[in-house]
Amino acid sequence: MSVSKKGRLPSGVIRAEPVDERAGVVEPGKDKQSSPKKKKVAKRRRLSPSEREQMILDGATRFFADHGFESSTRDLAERIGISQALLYRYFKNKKDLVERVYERVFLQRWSPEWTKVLSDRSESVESRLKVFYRSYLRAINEYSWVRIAMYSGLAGNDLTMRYLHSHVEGLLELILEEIRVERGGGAGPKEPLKLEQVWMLHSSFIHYITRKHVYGAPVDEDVDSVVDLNVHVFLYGCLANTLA
Amino acid sequence: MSVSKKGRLPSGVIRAEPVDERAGVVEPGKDKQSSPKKKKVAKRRRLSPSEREQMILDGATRFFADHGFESSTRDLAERIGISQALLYRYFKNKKDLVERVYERVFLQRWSPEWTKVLSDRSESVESRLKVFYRSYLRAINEYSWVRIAMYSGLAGNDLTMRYLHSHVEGLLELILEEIRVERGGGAGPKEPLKLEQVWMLHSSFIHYITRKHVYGAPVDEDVDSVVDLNVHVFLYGCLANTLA
DNA sequence: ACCCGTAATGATCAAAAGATCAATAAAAAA
DNA sequence: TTTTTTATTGATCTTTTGATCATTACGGGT
Repeated sequence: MSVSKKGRLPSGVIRAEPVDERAGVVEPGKDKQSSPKKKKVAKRRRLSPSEREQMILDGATRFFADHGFESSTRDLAERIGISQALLYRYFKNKKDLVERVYERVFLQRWSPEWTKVLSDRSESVESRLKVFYRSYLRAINEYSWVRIAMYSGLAGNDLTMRYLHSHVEGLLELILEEIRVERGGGAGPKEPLKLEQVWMLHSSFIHYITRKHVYGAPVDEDVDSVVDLNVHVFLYGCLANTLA
Repeated sequence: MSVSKKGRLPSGVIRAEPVDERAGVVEPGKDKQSSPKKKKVAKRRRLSPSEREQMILDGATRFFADHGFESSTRDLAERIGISQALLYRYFKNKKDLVERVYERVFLQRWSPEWTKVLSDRSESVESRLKVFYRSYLRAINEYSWVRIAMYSGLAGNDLTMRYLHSHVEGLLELILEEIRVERGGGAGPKEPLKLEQVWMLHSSFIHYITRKHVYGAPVDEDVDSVVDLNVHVFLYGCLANTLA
C-alpha cells in the first residue's frame, strides 16, 4: 500500500501543525517552464552533510508521523525533495533512519525540571500538578510526538516502550507520594490512594492529545484551562474518596 | 518491512488474548512425518464458503491487530494456514479485506442499551455511569478492538473516525446532560460543566485499555473496581468544582 | 575562471508484495 | 464406484520497495 502523490494526509485528520512540503528547500527564482505537468525539475543543491542530515531527519519525522514507518523511502525522498538514493548516503538503511527518528522524537523531550517541580513542598500539590502538566503538555502535545509514540507503541518498539514506561511511571509514583504526604495524618483514609488513580489524571491528558492528533477530533484548544480543570477535579475527587 | 516467521508479536507486548496460530484448523490425525523442519504439509481442506470467509476474517482481524494493515497477505495467509491465492477468492483485493475487518470490529460492538442505561433517572448518575462503563469496557477492552481502532485512527480511516466520533460524542453529551440534571437547581454552579470534562472520565478508560493492549503495560486487572473508582472520583471532583 | 572533492542523482538489482489463473483434489452427487 | 462440482493451490506476472553504484555537477579553494 503506497502513498499517493497528492493528498498524503489521511483525510479527516486535522493537521495541527501545518508544514509546507519540501521543507527547507527555498529555491527563489525557479520558473524555467510553468510546469505543464507537476514534474519536479528542482535544480540540484549541495548542502553540508550536517545540514542535509537535519533536513532528512526533519522530513522523515514528519513523514513517518503522517504515514507510519511502513511507508516507502521513495515517497519520503519525494516529500523531502531529494533523490531516494541520497537517503542511503546518510543512513545505513531504513531501520537505522527509523531509529534516529525515534531518538530524535523521544529522548530529547524530557525535562529534568519536572521532578523538582513536583517535589517542591513549598507549593500545594494542586499547584504543583498544574505547573507540571502545563509544562508536560507543552512538551508532548505535538503532532509528530503523539503519532510516533503511537506507531512505535503498536509496533512494540522496545526502546520506546521502556522509555515511556519507566520515565512516566516514575513521575506518577512521585505524584502519588506527594498526594499522600499532603493528605498526611488527616482523618483516617478510607482507602489508600493507588497508582491506578494517578493514571486516571495522566490518562486524561494523554487521551486529550490523542484525540487531537490521532483521531483529528476537535478539542478544547485552551490546554492550560483543561489542565487546571482536570487537576482540580481529580484532586477533589480523590479527597472525597480517600477521606472519611 | 516484512513480518518474520517466528516471533510475530512485537516483543514487549503482553498478549492479552492468546490465540493459537492457524486458528480454526483442527486437523486431528496429522502425523505424516514428525516434521524435521517446520514445513507446513497440512492436507488440503475444503470448507463451505461461509465458513472459510469467517475463518479468514477471524485470522485477518487478529493478524492486522498484531502487525497493522501494512503487513503482507502472504504472512496473513500463512498465519491462517491457507494459500495466499485463496484470500483473493473471498475478497476482491487487500483493501476490501481491510474494510471488512474494520466493519467487523467496529460496527458490531455497539450496544443500543447504553443510551437507555444512561437515561434511566430512577437510578443515580453515579450508579448509571458505573453500570454503563462496566458494560462499555466489557465490549471494547479487547486486544483486537483497541489496536485496530488505533491503527485505523492513525491511518485516518474515515469510516472509523466518523463512527467513533459521532457515537461516542453522543453518549458523552448524554452523560453531560444527566449530570447537569442531577446537579439540578442546587446552589448556583460556579462553572457550568463542559463536555471536555466528561472526556476526562472517558479518557481515563480509553487510555487504560490503550496502556494494556498497545503499550503492553501492566495495569490493574480488576476492571470493575477501576471503573467504580474513576467514576466516583470524577463525580465528586465535578461536584467540588461546579458547586459554590 | 578553472579545478577538484564530494554531494547528489539516475539507473539498476533483488527481494517483497499484490494480484491472476490454469491445474488440482476434496467432497458431494450420480 | 464413478462423475461432477468447485474450493484450493502452485506457478507466475507485475508493481513496489529497499539498497547499491557508476556517473554527474555543485560550489569552495586556488
